[in-house]
Amino acid sequence: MGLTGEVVVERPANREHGDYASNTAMRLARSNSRSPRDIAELLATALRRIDGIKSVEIAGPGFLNIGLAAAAQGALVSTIAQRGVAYGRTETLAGQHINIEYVSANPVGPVHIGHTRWAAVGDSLARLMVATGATVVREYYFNDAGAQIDRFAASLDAVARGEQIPGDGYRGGYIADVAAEVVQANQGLLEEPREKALEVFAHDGIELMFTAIRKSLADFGVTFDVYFNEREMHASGAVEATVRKLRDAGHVYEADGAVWLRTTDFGDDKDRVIVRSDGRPTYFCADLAYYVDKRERGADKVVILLGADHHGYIGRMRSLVSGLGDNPDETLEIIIGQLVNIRGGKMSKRAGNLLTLEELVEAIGVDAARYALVRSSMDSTIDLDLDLWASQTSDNPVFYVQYAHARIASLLRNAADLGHSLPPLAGVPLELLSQEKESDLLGALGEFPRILAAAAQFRAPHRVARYLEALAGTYHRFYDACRILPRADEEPAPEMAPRLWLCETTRTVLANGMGLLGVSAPERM
RNA sequence: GCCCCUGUAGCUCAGGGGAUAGAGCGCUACCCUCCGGAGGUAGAAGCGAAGGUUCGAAUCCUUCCAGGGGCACCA
Repeated sequence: MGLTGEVVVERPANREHGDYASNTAMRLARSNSRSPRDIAELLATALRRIDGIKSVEIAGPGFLNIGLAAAAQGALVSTIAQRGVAYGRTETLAGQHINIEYVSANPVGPVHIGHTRWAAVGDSLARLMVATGATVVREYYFNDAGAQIDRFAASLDAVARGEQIPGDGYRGGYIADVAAEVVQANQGLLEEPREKALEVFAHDGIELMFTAIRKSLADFGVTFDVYFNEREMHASGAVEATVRKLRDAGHVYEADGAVWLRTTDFGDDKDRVIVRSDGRPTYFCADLAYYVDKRERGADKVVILLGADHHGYIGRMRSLVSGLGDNPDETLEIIIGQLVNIRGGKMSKRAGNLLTLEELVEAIGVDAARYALVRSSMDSTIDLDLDLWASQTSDNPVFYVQYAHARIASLLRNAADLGHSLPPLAGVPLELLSQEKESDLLGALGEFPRILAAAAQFRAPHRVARYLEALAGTYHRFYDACRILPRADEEPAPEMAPRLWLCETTRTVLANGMGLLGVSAPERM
């Protein structure tokens, strides 16, 4: 037709606008300098010739409203049934090698609520990226040396000796537990010189802490492909090598005894120190080397999830990437997410009473915790109402979704008990799925692959949760309008088999979606 | 002072340029001949403010107001 431009087809909000609708004619009008109505006429004529399209109407300024034949709609059931757990997967991110880093809590304390959000979101995002065809490495970066660790060891040491914890130390309740365990495992430790004791506290304390962290995360359904230790990178000379590379590129200068990176050349608001005046590299310097390492390991996109309190990190990091000769728009993606509040109280790692991952799970369970943390846009601060998420009522969104799944599972069990197990799909008259609520449900199921693709592309796993809530609602409305199993003294209706299959495919989509969020899909509740 | 995020129904939040702005909870009135009522139907109720771009703006731009988070030779 001689037209160029992007084509967008979507489910219209209003059923009167057909099964699918497109604004293509309006989008194309400007670039092709023809009127929207003319283009719409051309497209409509072509579309009407396609098998399975029942009607094409032009509405308003140039919308195309497309109606599908019942058989074409029902065919979706076959598609979903055949693809099963793979339904929804696409290749939209195929070919991309993504390294995604999240949580990265140092082993000086338990995983707190802020980290927990990134555990839930990062894990779901990684699953989405895999489901859309990307090659993904999930990564956890940690440091077990340095000032933070010294304070940790000093805190353990002080508690073990019954002394007061230093002002800049850690004072959570776990400190006493860890200290006791270290002392238990090292008889006579407190009689050793303090230097020696601190070393043991640091080494053993970190090991205990990190084991506990990994267990908490694993119980939460979150594991990583790589646990990356910063210290090893210093030891291998990778940090020095990166400094040399930047120096050779002319981005480095010395002032006040320290080595500075001229990040202002790349838009940062001030230059940054990479080697302190005492000769020790800064954390930022290690981050440079770490980025290089990820790239050398094959990542063409380095994704990092961070809390809002780290947003100042973006400018620095982008400057660095530019200094190394990469284009940060292409290879670096720092996702900043907002923080989590529990009933108004805010979390601080140094403060004694913080809510940990384990405490959260204990209060509301893994499913509710993961769902609650992944259901909101990362740009939104979450105010977590523990009472709501602990409740077993439909106030609780995760229950609403899980209930729909359990209800279907129950229905299919009942059907089997009545001798109506799912029949082979080949002989099922799927074209009978032509009622409004059936059509609505089919339309919703058909959207799933697009939802996943968009959620992965926009790094927005919450879209999956919102979709599942909408799908659960659509199913309940179908269920309310369409009787499936025969009543006591009735024969099965011809619609029974296709409806059973419609239920089964809905169950599949709900389960696939919940799987991407790390939430269980219960057979009964 | 500068930077980032947010402001949508009474509450918690969706809505990444399209048609009459949605969901859950809460409220009001219904559906118990209903396979899981942990469900469904109907109703009241909303884009912080002002400009601008566009055929079309909750969405993009500017300013202002309000809330949150940052601005280290800490991590």
